[in-house]
Amino acid sequence: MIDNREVAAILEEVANILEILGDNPYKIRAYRKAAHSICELGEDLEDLWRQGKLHTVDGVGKAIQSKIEEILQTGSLKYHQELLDRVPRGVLRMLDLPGLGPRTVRVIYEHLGITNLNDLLEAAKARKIRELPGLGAKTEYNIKKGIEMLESIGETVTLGTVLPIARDFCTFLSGGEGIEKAELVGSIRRRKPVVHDIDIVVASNEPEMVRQRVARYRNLKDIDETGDAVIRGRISLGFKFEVIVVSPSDFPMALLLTTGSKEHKEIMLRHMQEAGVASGRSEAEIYEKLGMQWIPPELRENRGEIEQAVARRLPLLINQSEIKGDLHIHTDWTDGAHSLEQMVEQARSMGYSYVAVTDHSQSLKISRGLDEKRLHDQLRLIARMNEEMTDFRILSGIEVDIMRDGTLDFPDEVLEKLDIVVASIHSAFHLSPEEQTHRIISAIENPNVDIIGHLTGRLLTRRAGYQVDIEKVIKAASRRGTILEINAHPDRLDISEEVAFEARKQGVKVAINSDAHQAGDMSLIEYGIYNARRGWLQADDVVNTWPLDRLLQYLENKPK
DNA sequence: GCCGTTTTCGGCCCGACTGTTTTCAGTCG
Repeated sequence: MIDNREVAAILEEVANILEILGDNPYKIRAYRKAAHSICELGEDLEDLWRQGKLHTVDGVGKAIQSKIEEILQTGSLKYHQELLDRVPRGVLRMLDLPGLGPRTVRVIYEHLGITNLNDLLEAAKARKIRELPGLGAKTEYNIKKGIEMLESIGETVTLGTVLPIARDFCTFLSGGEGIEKAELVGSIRRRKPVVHDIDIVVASNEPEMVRQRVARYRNLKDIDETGDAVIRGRISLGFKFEVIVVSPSDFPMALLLTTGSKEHKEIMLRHMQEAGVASGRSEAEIYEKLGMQWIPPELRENRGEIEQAVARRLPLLINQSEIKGDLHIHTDWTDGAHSLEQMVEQARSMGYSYVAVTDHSQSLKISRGLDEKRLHDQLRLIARMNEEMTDFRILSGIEVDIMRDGTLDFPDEVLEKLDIVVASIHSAFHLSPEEQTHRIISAIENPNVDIIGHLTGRLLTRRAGYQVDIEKVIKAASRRGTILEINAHPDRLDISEEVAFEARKQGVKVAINSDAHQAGDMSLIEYGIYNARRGWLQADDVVNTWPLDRLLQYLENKPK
Protein backbone atom coordinates (compact mmCIF):
# COMPACT_ATOMS: atom_id res chain seq x y z
CA MET A 1 0.00 0.00 0.00
CA ILE A 2 1.27 3.42 -0.99
CA ASP A 3 0.83 6.44 1.23
CA ASN A 4 -0.77 9.58 -0.26
CA ARG A 5 2.31 11.51 0.62
CA GLU A 6 4.63 9.17 -1.22
CA VAL A 7 2.65 9.79 -4.39
CA ALA A 8 2.79 13.51 -3.70
CA ALA A 9 6.55 13.34 -3.06
CA ILE A 10 7.14 11.71 -6.46
CA LEU A 11 5.00 14.32 -8.28
CA GLU A 12 6.75 17.10 -6.40
CA GLU A 13 10.12 15.76 -7.42
CA VAL A 14 8.98 15.54 -11.05
CA ALA A 15 8.10 19.23 -10.79
CA ASN A 16 11.52 20.05 -9.32
CA ILE A 17 13.38 18.21 -12.07
CA LEU A 18 11.28 19.77 -14.82
CA GLU A 19 12.05 23.13 -13.29
CA ILE A 20 15.79 22.56 -13.43
CA LEU A 21 15.44 21.31 -16.99
CA GLY A 22 13.64 24.54 -17.85
CA ASP A 23 10.36 22.95 -18.90
CA ASN A 24 7.03 24.78 -19.30
CA PRO A 25 6.36 26.66 -16.02
CA TYR A 26 2.64 25.90 -16.18
CA LYS A 27 3.27 22.21 -16.55
CA ILE A 28 5.51 22.42 -13.51
CA ARG A 29 2.83 24.28 -11.61
CA ALA A 30 0.32 21.58 -12.61
CA TYR A 31 2.48 18.84 -11.05
CA ARG A 32 2.98 20.93 -7.94
CA LYS A 33 -0.70 21.66 -7.63
CA ALA A 34 -1.61 17.98 -7.97
CA ALA A 35 1.02 17.05 -5.36
CA HIS A 36 -0.33 19.73 -3.04
CA SER A 37 -3.96 18.65 -3.25
CA ILE A 38 -2.99 15.01 -2.73
CA CYS A 39 -1.19 16.02 0.47
CA GLU A 40 -4.25 17.89 1.68
CA LEU A 41 -6.62 15.13 0.69
CA GLY A 42 -8.77 13.81 3.52
CA GLU A 43 -9.12 10.31 2.09
CA ASP A 44 -6.88 7.54 0.90
CA LEU A 45 -5.80 7.93 -2.72
CA GLU A 46 -5.98 4.20 -3.26
CA ASP A 47 -9.64 4.12 -2.14
CA LEU A 48 -10.46 6.91 -4.57
CA TRP A 49 -8.71 5.03 -7.33
CA ARG A 50 -10.72 1.86 -6.65
CA GLN A 51 -13.89 3.92 -6.82
CA GLY A 52 -12.73 5.42 -10.11
CA LYS A 53 -12.74 8.89 -8.62
CA LEU A 54 -9.13 9.97 -9.05
CA HIS A 55 -10.14 12.72 -11.48
CA THR A 56 -12.21 14.40 -8.76
CA VAL A 57 -9.00 15.43 -7.01
CA ASP A 58 -8.26 19.10 -7.67
CA GLY A 59 -5.48 19.51 -10.23
CA VAL A 60 -5.54 15.89 -11.42
CA GLY A 61 -6.35 15.53 -15.12
CA LYS A 62 -5.85 12.68 -17.56
CA ALA A 63 -2.06 12.66 -17.70
CA ILE A 64 -1.42 12.93 -13.99
CA GLN A 65 -4.23 10.47 -13.24
CA SER A 66 -2.53 7.75 -15.26
CA LYS A 67 0.76 8.54 -13.55
CA ILE A 68 -0.85 8.20 -10.12
CA GLU A 69 -2.31 4.85 -11.18
CA GLU A 70 1.13 3.68 -12.23
CA ILE A 71 2.57 4.66 -8.84
CA LEU A 72 -0.25 2.91 -6.96
CA GLN A 73 0.17 -0.23 -9.03
CA THR A 74 3.93 -0.53 -9.29
CA GLY A 75 5.23 1.65 -6.48
CA SER A 76 7.17 3.87 -8.85
CA LEU A 77 6.86 6.01 -11.97
CA LYS A 78 8.86 5.44 -15.16
CA TYR A 79 8.64 9.09 -16.17
CA HIS A 80 10.07 10.04 -12.78
CA GLN A 81 12.93 7.54 -13.15
CA GLU A 82 13.76 8.84 -16.63
CA LEU A 83 13.87 12.38 -15.33
CA LEU A 84 16.11 11.28 -12.46
CA ASP A 85 18.56 9.91 -15.02
CA ARG A 86 18.84 13.39 -16.46
CA VAL A 87 19.33 15.26 -13.18
CA PRO A 88 21.19 13.67 -10.25
CA ARG A 89 19.56 13.73 -6.84
CA GLY A 90 22.33 15.83 -5.36
CA VAL A 91 21.47 18.59 -7.82
CA LEU A 92 17.85 18.53 -6.62
CA ARG A 93 19.12 18.82 -3.08
CA MET A 94 20.67 22.18 -4.00
CA LEU A 95 17.15 23.59 -4.35
CA ASP A 96 16.83 23.34 -0.57
CA LEU A 97 19.43 26.06 -0.17
CA PRO A 98 17.75 29.40 0.51
CA GLY A 99 18.06 31.83 -2.36
CA LEU A 100 19.00 29.07 -4.79
CA GLY A 101 16.31 28.39 -7.37
CA PRO A 102 16.15 26.15 -10.42
CA ARG A 103 17.83 28.63 -12.78
CA THR A 104 20.83 29.13 -10.54
CA VAL A 105 21.12 25.42 -9.80
CA ARG A 106 21.02 24.74 -13.50
CA VAL A 107 23.85 27.21 -14.18
CA ILE A 108 25.98 25.58 -11.46
CA TYR A 109 25.21 22.07 -12.70
CA GLU A 110 25.89 22.84 -16.36
CA HIS A 111 29.02 24.95 -15.96
CA LEU A 112 30.78 23.12 -13.15
CA GLY A 113 29.19 19.67 -13.41
CA ILE A 114 28.59 19.67 -9.66
CA THR A 115 26.19 16.97 -8.53
CA ASN A 116 26.26 17.07 -4.73
CA LEU A 117 26.40 19.48 -1.83
CA ASN A 118 29.93 18.52 -0.80
CA ASP A 119 31.37 19.45 -4.20
CA LEU A 120 29.26 22.59 -4.18
CA LEU A 121 30.72 23.63 -0.85
CA GLU A 122 34.25 22.97 -2.15
CA ALA A 123 33.55 25.02 -5.27
CA ALA A 124 32.18 27.88 -3.18
CA LYS A 125 35.27 27.81 -0.96
CA ALA A 126 37.51 27.78 -4.05
CA ARG A 127 35.69 30.93 -5.26
CA LYS A 128 34.46 29.24 -8.39
CA ILE A 129 30.81 30.24 -8.03
CA ARG A 130 31.49 33.95 -8.47
CA GLU A 131 33.03 33.28 -11.87
CA LEU A 132 29.76 31.92 -13.25
CA PRO A 133 27.53 34.14 -15.40
CA GLY A 134 25.01 36.06 -13.33
CA LEU A 135 26.40 34.88 -9.99
CA GLY A 136 28.61 36.83 -7.62
CA ALA A 137 30.39 36.77 -4.29
CA LYS A 138 27.16 37.19 -2.34
CA THR A 139 25.58 34.08 -3.84
CA GLU A 140 28.79 32.20 -3.13
CA TYR A 141 28.60 33.30 0.50
CA ASN A 142 24.91 32.36 0.74
CA ILE A 143 25.68 28.89 -0.60
CA LYS A 144 28.27 28.35 2.12
CA LYS A 145 25.89 29.60 4.81
CA GLY A 146 23.04 27.55 3.38
CA ILE A 147 24.96 24.27 3.37
CA GLU A 148 26.08 24.96 6.92
CA MET A 149 22.44 25.46 7.92
CA LEU A 150 21.26 22.26 6.19
CA GLU A 151 23.97 20.29 7.95
CA SER A 152 23.03 21.70 11.33
CA ILE A 153 19.38 20.75 10.81
CA GLY A 154 20.36 17.23 9.79
CA GLU A 155 17.64 14.70 9.41
CA THR A 156 14.91 16.38 11.39
CA VAL A 157 11.25 16.60 10.55
CA THR A 158 8.29 18.46 11.99
CA LEU A 159 5.97 16.72 14.44
CA GLY A 160 3.09 17.50 12.07
CA THR A 161 4.70 15.41 9.33
CA VAL A 162 5.68 12.45 11.44
CA LEU A 163 2.96 12.14 14.10
CA PRO A 164 0.16 10.81 11.82
CA ILE A 165 2.57 8.25 10.34
CA ALA A 166 3.93 7.27 13.76
CA ARG A 167 0.42 6.82 15.13
CA ASP A 168 -0.53 4.60 12.21
CA PHE A 169 2.55 2.43 12.77
CA CYS A 170 1.95 2.22 16.50
CA THR A 171 -1.73 1.30 16.10
CA PHE A 172 -0.74 -1.39 13.63
CA LEU A 173 1.79 -2.85 16.05
CA SER A 174 -0.61 -2.86 18.99
CA GLY A 175 -3.04 -4.98 16.95
CA GLY A 176 -0.47 -7.76 16.48
CA GLU A 177 -0.77 -11.22 17.92
CA GLY A 178 1.32 -11.70 21.04
CA ILE A 179 1.54 -7.92 21.51
CA GLU A 180 -0.15 -6.55 24.60
CA LYS A 181 0.48 -2.88 24.14
CA ALA A 182 2.44 -0.45 22.02
CA GLU A 183 3.00 3.20 22.72
CA LEU A 184 4.88 6.09 21.14
CA VAL A 185 7.66 7.35 23.39
CA GLY A 186 10.66 9.70 23.14
CA SER A 187 10.42 13.16 21.65
CA ILE A 188 7.18 12.32 19.83
CA ARG A 189 5.45 11.50 23.12
CA ARG A 190 6.84 14.76 24.50
CA ARG A 191 5.35 16.42 21.39
CA LYS A 192 8.54 18.21 20.49
CA PRO A 193 7.92 20.44 17.45
CA VAL A 194 10.85 18.90 15.55
CA VAL A 195 11.94 15.27 15.93
CA HIS A 196 14.57 12.87 14.59
CA ASP A 197 12.89 9.49 14.68
CA ILE A 198 9.97 7.39 15.84
CA ASP A 199 10.43 5.50 19.12
CA ILE A 200 7.90 2.89 20.15
CA VAL A 201 7.83 0.66 23.23
CA VAL A 202 6.04 -2.65 22.78
CA ALA A 203 4.90 -4.92 25.62
CA SER A 204 5.28 -8.55 24.58
CA ASN A 205 6.72 -11.83 25.82
CA GLU A 206 7.32 -12.97 22.26
CA PRO A 207 9.90 -10.77 20.50
CA GLU A 208 9.74 -13.00 17.43
CA MET A 209 6.04 -12.17 16.93
CA VAL A 210 6.88 -8.47 17.22
CA ARG A 211 9.55 -8.81 14.54
CA GLN A 212 7.10 -10.52 12.23
CA ARG A 213 4.50 -7.87 12.85
CA VAL A 214 6.97 -5.07 12.03
CA ALA A 215 7.97 -6.89 8.84
CA ARG A 216 4.34 -6.97 7.71
CA TYR A 217 3.73 -3.22 8.14
CA ARG A 218 2.55 -1.85 4.80
CA ASN A 219 4.67 1.30 4.95
CA LEU A 220 7.86 -0.49 6.01
CA LYS A 221 10.87 0.44 3.87
CA ASP A 222 13.58 -1.64 5.45
CA ILE A 223 14.88 -3.14 8.67
CA ASP A 224 18.49 -2.26 9.51
CA GLU A 225 18.98 -4.13 12.71
CA THR A 226 17.04 -6.69 14.63
CA GLY A 227 17.69 -8.15 18.05
CA ASP A 228 15.56 -9.50 20.88
CA ALA A 229 15.08 -6.16 22.52
CA VAL A 230 15.18 -3.70 19.65
CA ILE A 231 14.24 -3.43 15.99
CA ARG A 232 15.54 -0.51 13.93
CA GLY A 233 14.67 0.51 10.40
CA ARG A 234 12.82 2.96 8.20
CA ILE A 235 9.20 3.44 7.17
CA SER A 236 7.38 5.78 4.76
CA LEU A 237 9.28 8.82 3.52
CA GLY A 238 12.45 7.42 5.07
CA PHE A 239 11.60 8.06 8.73
CA LYS A 240 13.82 6.16 11.10
CA PHE A 241 12.12 4.07 13.76
CA GLU A 242 13.16 2.11 16.82
CA VAL A 243 10.86 -0.49 18.34
CA ILE A 244 11.86 -1.49 21.85
CA VAL A 245 10.42 -4.79 23.09
CA VAL A 246 9.90 -5.28 26.83
CA SER A 247 7.96 -7.77 28.92
CA PRO A 248 4.48 -6.52 29.91
CA SER A 249 5.53 -6.17 33.55
CA ASP A 250 8.42 -3.89 32.56
CA PHE A 251 6.24 -1.77 30.27
CA PRO A 252 5.36 1.07 32.69
CA MET A 253 8.99 1.56 33.72
CA ALA A 254 10.11 1.40 30.07
CA LEU A 255 7.56 4.08 29.19
CA LEU A 256 8.89 6.32 31.90
CA LEU A 257 12.55 5.81 31.01
CA THR A 258 12.16 6.29 27.25
CA THR A 259 9.93 9.36 27.29
CA GLY A 260 11.84 12.13 29.06
CA SER A 261 14.82 14.05 27.75
CA LYS A 262 18.26 12.73 28.68
CA GLU A 263 18.64 15.23 31.53
CA HIS A 264 15.16 14.50 32.83
CA LYS A 265 15.85 10.78 32.78
CA GLU A 266 19.11 11.10 34.70
CA ILE A 267 17.44 12.96 37.54
CA MET A 268 14.54 10.52 37.62
CA LEU A 269 17.00 7.61 37.85
CA ARG A 270 18.60 9.26 40.88
CA HIS A 271 15.20 9.61 42.55
CA MET A 272 14.45 5.95 41.84
CA GLN A 273 17.75 4.84 43.31
CA GLU A 274 17.22 6.86 46.46
CA ALA A 275 13.65 5.62 46.89
CA GLY A 276 14.48 2.05 45.88
CA VAL A 277 11.79 2.01 43.21
CA ALA A 278 12.38 -0.34 40.27
CA SER A 279 8.92 -1.11 38.91
CA GLY A 280 5.23 -0.32 39.02
CA ARG A 281 1.91 -1.42 37.59
CA SER A 282 1.51 1.88 35.78
CA GLU A 283 3.53 4.99 35.09
CA ALA A 284 1.29 6.84 37.54
CA GLU A 285 2.05 4.31 40.27
CA ILE A 286 5.79 4.73 39.79
CA TYR A 287 5.49 8.49 40.21
CA GLU A 288 3.31 7.90 43.26
CA LYS A 289 5.94 5.62 44.81
CA LEU A 290 8.50 8.34 44.22
CA GLY A 291 6.31 10.80 46.06
CA MET A 292 5.66 12.87 42.94
CA GLN A 293 2.76 14.00 40.85
CA TRP A 294 2.53 12.33 37.45
CA ILE A 295 4.41 14.58 35.03
CA PRO A 296 2.76 15.19 31.65
CA PRO A 297 5.15 14.01 28.89
CA GLU A 298 5.34 17.52 27.36
CA LEU A 299 7.03 18.77 30.53
CA ARG A 300 9.70 16.08 30.83
CA GLU A 301 12.56 18.31 29.68
CA ASN A 302 14.26 19.12 32.98
CA ARG A 303 13.01 22.67 33.19
CA GLY A 304 12.00 22.46 36.82
CA GLU A 305 9.14 19.97 36.39
CA ILE A 306 10.60 17.37 38.74
CA GLU A 307 10.92 19.84 41.62
CA GLN A 308 7.38 21.03 40.97
CA ALA A 309 6.12 17.44 40.87
CA VAL A 310 7.75 16.73 44.24
CA ALA A 311 6.18 19.91 45.65
CA ARG A 312 2.87 18.89 44.01
CA ARG A 313 2.71 22.22 42.29
CA LEU A 314 2.69 21.23 38.60
CA PRO A 315 0.52 23.48 36.45
CA LEU A 316 -2.82 22.07 35.29
CA LEU A 317 -1.97 22.18 31.58
CA ILE A 318 -4.46 23.31 28.97
CA ASN A 319 -6.42 20.61 27.10
CA GLN A 320 -7.79 20.76 23.58
CA SER A 321 -11.31 20.15 24.88
CA GLU A 322 -11.14 23.54 26.60
CA ILE A 323 -10.83 25.48 23.32
CA LYS A 324 -14.05 27.35 22.56
CA GLY A 325 -13.17 29.06 19.31
CA ASP A 326 -10.57 29.82 16.67
CA LEU A 327 -9.44 33.42 16.26
CA HIS A 328 -7.51 33.21 13.00
CA ILE A 329 -8.89 31.51 9.89
CA HIS A 330 -9.09 32.28 6.16
CA THR A 331 -11.83 31.77 3.59
CA ASP A 332 -12.07 31.73 -0.19
CA TRP A 333 -12.60 35.48 -0.04
CA THR A 334 -8.79 35.55 -0.03
CA ASP A 335 -6.44 32.58 -0.20
CA GLY A 336 -8.52 30.02 1.68
CA ALA A 337 -9.92 26.96 -0.08
CA HIS A 338 -13.39 26.94 1.49
CA SER A 339 -16.28 29.38 1.78
CA LEU A 340 -17.07 31.34 4.90
CA GLU A 341 -20.12 29.12 5.38
CA GLN A 342 -18.01 25.93 5.14
CA MET A 343 -15.44 27.27 7.59
CA VAL A 344 -18.16 28.18 10.06
CA GLU A 345 -19.67 24.74 9.66
CA GLN A 346 -16.31 23.18 10.44
CA ALA A 347 -15.90 25.36 13.53
CA ARG A 348 -19.33 24.32 14.76
CA SER A 349 -18.63 20.65 14.10
CA MET A 350 -15.55 20.96 16.29
CA GLY A 351 -17.79 22.02 19.14
CA TYR A 352 -16.67 25.65 19.11
CA SER A 353 -19.03 28.45 20.07
CA TYR A 354 -17.27 31.18 18.10
CA VAL A 355 -14.84 31.75 15.25
CA ALA A 356 -13.14 34.90 13.99
CA VAL A 357 -12.96 35.33 10.22
CA THR A 358 -9.57 36.95 9.58
CA ASP A 359 -8.83 37.10 5.88
CA HIS A 360 -5.80 38.91 4.49
CA SER A 361 -5.72 42.68 3.98
CA GLN A 362 -5.32 44.55 0.69
CA SER A 363 -1.56 44.82 0.31
CA LEU A 364 -1.10 41.04 0.26
CA LYS A 365 -1.88 40.84 -3.47
CA ILE A 366 -0.74 37.27 -3.90
CA SER A 367 -3.51 36.18 -1.54
CA ARG A 368 -6.15 38.45 -3.08
CA GLY A 369 -6.18 40.52 0.13
CA LEU A 370 -9.47 42.29 0.89
CA ASP A 371 -9.79 45.97 0.06
CA GLU A 372 -12.17 48.15 2.06
CA LYS A 373 -15.13 47.46 -0.18
CA ARG A 374 -14.81 43.68 -0.14
CA LEU A 375 -14.22 43.77 3.60
CA HIS A 376 -17.51 45.62 4.02
CA ASP A 377 -19.28 43.10 1.79
CA GLN A 378 -17.90 40.35 4.01
CA LEU A 379 -19.03 42.18 7.15
CA ARG A 380 -22.57 42.31 5.79
CA LEU A 381 -22.51 38.57 5.08
CA ILE A 382 -21.26 37.87 8.60
CA ALA A 383 -23.98 40.05 10.11
CA ARG A 384 -26.62 38.19 8.12
CA MET A 385 -25.29 34.81 9.14
CA ASN A 386 -25.12 35.84 12.80
CA GLU A 387 -28.80 36.79 12.71
CA GLU A 388 -29.64 33.25 11.73
CA MET A 389 -27.71 31.58 14.56
CA THR A 390 -28.43 31.70 18.25
CA ASP A 391 -25.86 29.25 19.55
CA PHE A 392 -22.80 30.38 17.61
CA ARG A 393 -21.10 33.68 16.89
CA ILE A 394 -18.96 34.68 13.94
CA LEU A 395 -16.56 37.43 14.94
CA SER A 396 -15.68 39.84 12.17
CA GLY A 397 -11.98 40.34 11.76
CA ILE A 398 -8.95 40.77 9.55
CA GLU A 399 -5.36 39.59 9.45
CA VAL A 400 -3.99 43.02 8.75
CA ASP A 401 -0.50 43.35 7.32
CA ILE A 402 2.07 45.19 9.39
CA MET A 403 3.83 47.35 6.84
CA ARG A 404 7.56 47.86 6.75
CA ASP A 405 7.35 51.06 8.78
CA GLY A 406 5.07 49.58 11.46
CA THR A 407 1.87 51.19 10.18
CA LEU A 408 -1.06 48.93 9.35
CA ASP A 409 -2.59 48.08 6.00
CA PHE A 410 -5.95 49.64 7.00
CA PRO A 411 -6.68 52.97 8.68
CA ASP A 412 -8.01 52.99 12.24
CA GLU A 413 -11.56 53.89 11.20
CA VAL A 414 -11.76 50.61 9.26
CA LEU A 415 -10.18 48.46 11.98
CA GLU A 416 -12.44 49.97 14.65
CA LYS A 417 -15.49 48.37 13.09
CA LEU A 418 -14.13 44.84 13.48
CA ASP A 419 -14.59 42.52 16.44
CA ILE A 420 -11.01 41.31 16.31
CA VAL A 421 -7.81 42.37 14.57
CA VAL A 422 -4.85 40.04 14.07
CA ALA A 423 -1.75 41.92 12.87
CA SER A 424 1.02 39.99 11.12
CA ILE A 425 4.15 40.45 9.05
CA HIS A 426 4.23 39.00 5.54
CA SER A 427 6.99 41.06 3.91
CA ALA A 428 10.45 42.56 4.50
CA PHE A 429 11.68 39.70 6.70
CA HIS A 430 15.27 40.88 6.59
CA LEU A 431 15.02 44.14 8.56
CA SER A 432 17.54 44.69 11.34
CA PRO A 433 16.48 43.50 14.82
CA GLU A 434 15.96 47.13 15.86
CA GLU A 435 13.75 47.94 12.88
CA GLN A 436 11.78 44.70 13.13
CA THR A 437 11.19 45.14 16.86
CA HIS A 438 10.13 48.75 16.38
CA ARG A 439 7.81 47.64 13.59
CA ILE A 440 6.04 45.05 15.74
CA ILE A 441 5.84 47.28 18.79
CA SER A 442 4.23 49.99 16.64
CA ALA A 443 1.52 47.47 15.78
CA ILE A 444 1.14 46.48 19.43
CA GLU A 445 0.75 50.14 20.37
CA ASN A 446 -2.20 50.51 18.00
CA PRO A 447 -5.30 50.18 20.21
CA ASN A 448 -7.17 48.41 17.40
CA VAL A 449 -4.72 45.53 17.29
CA ASP A 450 -5.84 42.62 19.49
CA ILE A 451 -3.50 39.80 18.50
CA ILE A 452 -0.03 39.63 16.94
CA GLY A 453 -0.02 36.72 14.46
CA HIS A 454 2.97 34.35 13.99
CA LEU A 455 5.38 36.70 15.76
CA THR A 456 8.72 35.55 14.33
CA GLY A 457 7.68 34.10 10.97
CA ARG A 458 9.77 30.97 11.54
CA LEU A 459 9.18 27.88 9.43
CA LEU A 460 10.48 24.84 11.29
CA THR A 461 13.31 22.92 9.56
CA ARG A 462 13.25 25.52 6.78
CA ARG A 463 13.57 29.11 7.89
CA ALA A 464 14.69 30.83 11.05
CA GLY A 465 12.35 33.55 12.25
CA TYR A 466 13.05 37.20 11.66
CA GLN A 467 15.11 38.90 14.27
CA VAL A 468 12.99 40.39 17.00
CA ASP A 469 13.80 41.49 20.53
CA ILE A 470 11.32 39.15 22.19
CA GLU A 471 11.81 40.65 25.63
CA LYS A 472 10.79 44.11 24.42
CA VAL A 473 7.82 42.72 22.52
CA ILE A 474 6.54 40.88 25.59
CA LYS A 475 6.92 44.01 27.69
CA ALA A 476 4.96 46.06 25.15
CA ALA A 477 2.26 43.39 24.86
CA SER A 478 1.98 43.27 28.63
CA ARG A 479 1.58 47.05 28.79
CA ARG A 480 -1.13 47.15 26.12
CA GLY A 481 -2.93 43.90 26.88
CA THR A 482 -2.09 42.68 23.37
CA ILE A 483 -2.49 38.94 22.86
CA LEU A 484 0.32 36.88 21.33
CA GLU A 485 -0.70 34.12 18.97
CA ILE A 486 0.50 30.56 19.10
CA ASN A 487 0.09 29.80 15.43
CA ALA A 488 -0.80 26.13 15.59
CA HIS A 489 0.38 25.19 12.13
CA PRO A 490 2.96 22.44 12.75
CA ASP A 491 5.43 24.22 10.46
CA ARG A 492 5.19 27.41 12.48
CA LEU A 493 4.39 26.86 16.18
CA ASP A 494 5.06 30.53 16.52
CA ILE A 495 5.34 31.83 19.26
CA SER A 496 7.64 29.06 20.46
CA GLU A 497 7.19 27.21 23.74
CA GLU A 498 9.99 29.26 25.29
CA VAL A 499 8.35 32.56 24.35
CA ALA A 500 4.96 31.29 25.54
CA PHE A 501 6.53 30.37 28.90
CA GLU A 502 8.01 33.85 29.24
CA ALA A 503 4.78 35.55 28.11
CA ARG A 504 2.82 33.69 30.77
CA LYS A 505 5.29 34.75 33.44
CA GLN A 506 4.70 38.36 32.50
CA GLY A 507 0.92 38.04 32.39
CA VAL A 508 0.65 38.30 28.60
CA LYS A 509 -2.34 36.38 27.23
CA VAL A 510 -2.05 33.92 24.38
CA ALA A 511 -4.45 32.77 21.63
CA ILE A 512 -3.98 29.35 20.04
CA ASN A 513 -5.10 29.73 16.41
CA SER A 514 -5.13 27.34 13.49
CA ASP A 515 -4.58 29.93 10.73
CA ALA A 516 -6.59 27.40 8.68
CA HIS A 517 -6.73 27.98 4.92
CA GLN A 518 -9.14 25.08 4.48
CA ALA A 519 -11.76 23.54 6.74
CA GLY A 520 -9.78 20.43 7.66
CA ASP A 521 -6.81 22.47 8.84
CA MET A 522 -8.75 23.78 11.81
CA SER A 523 -7.89 20.46 13.46
CA LEU A 524 -4.21 21.47 13.36
CA ILE A 525 -5.07 23.36 16.55
CA GLU A 526 -3.89 20.11 18.17
CA TYR A 527 -0.26 21.08 17.56
CA GLY A 528 -0.77 24.51 19.05
CA ILE A 529 -2.12 22.86 22.20
CA TYR A 530 1.00 20.69 22.47
CA ASN A 531 3.17 23.76 22.05
CA ALA A 532 1.22 25.63 24.73
CA ARG A 533 1.52 22.65 27.08
CA ARG A 534 5.28 22.55 26.48
CA GLY A 535 5.26 26.22 27.44
CA TRP A 536 3.48 25.34 30.72
CA LEU A 537 0.30 27.20 29.76
CA GLN A 538 -3.00 26.67 31.56
CA ALA A 539 -6.46 27.23 30.16
CA ASP A 540 -6.79 30.63 31.77
CA ASP A 541 -3.68 31.90 29.95
CA VAL A 542 -5.32 31.20 26.60
CA VAL A 543 -8.08 33.62 25.60
CA ASN A 544 -9.87 31.25 23.26
CA THR A 545 -10.67 28.90 26.12
CA TRP A 546 -12.76 31.72 27.57
CA PRO A 547 -16.50 32.09 27.02
CA LEU A 548 -17.32 34.66 24.35
CA ASP A 549 -18.53 37.38 26.72
CA ARG A 550 -15.32 37.24 28.75
CA LEU A 551 -13.23 37.42 25.58
CA LEU A 552 -15.18 40.40 24.23
CA GLN A 553 -14.97 42.13 27.56
CA TYR A 554 -11.21 41.66 27.64
CA LEU A 555 -10.84 43.14 24.15
CA GLU A 556 -13.12 46.02 25.09
CA ASN A 557 -11.21 46.88 28.26
CA LYS A 558 -7.66 46.71 26.93
CA PRO A 559 -5.73 49.86 27.88
CA LYS A 560 -6.13 52.35 25.03
C1' DG B 1 -0.48 19.69 -17.65
C1' DC B 2 -5.12 21.52 -15.94
C1' DC B 3 -9.30 23.85 -16.65
C1' DG B 4 -13.74 25.88 -18.51
C1' DT B 5 -21.91 29.57 -17.85
C1' DT B 6 -15.69 33.80 -21.31
C1' DT B 7 -15.00 25.16 -22.87
C1' DT B 8 -11.53 22.10 -26.56
C1' DC B 9 -7.80 26.90 -26.80
C1' DG B 10 -5.56 30.14 -24.28
C1' DG B 11 -5.19 31.34 -20.14
C1' DC B 12 -2.74 29.89 -15.66
C1' DC B 13 -2.62 34.46 -8.01
C1' DC B 14 1.37 39.02 -8.65
C1' DG B 15 4.46 42.23 -6.57
C1' DA B 16 8.70 43.08 -3.76
C1' DC B 17 13.15 42.22 -2.99
C1' DT B 18 17.94 40.58 -3.97
C1' DG B 19 21.98 40.36 -6.31
C1' DT B 20 23.58 41.04 -10.31
C1' DT B 21 23.94 44.34 -13.11
C1' DT B 22 23.81 49.32 -15.11
C1' DT B 23 18.27 47.67 -16.74
C1' DC B 24 16.82 43.13 -15.17
C1' DA B 25 16.46 37.95 -14.19
C1' DG B 26 15.67 35.00 -10.48
C1' DT B 27 13.67 33.94 -6.01
C1' DC B 28 10.21 34.16 -2.66
C1' DG B 29 5.91 34.37 -0.42
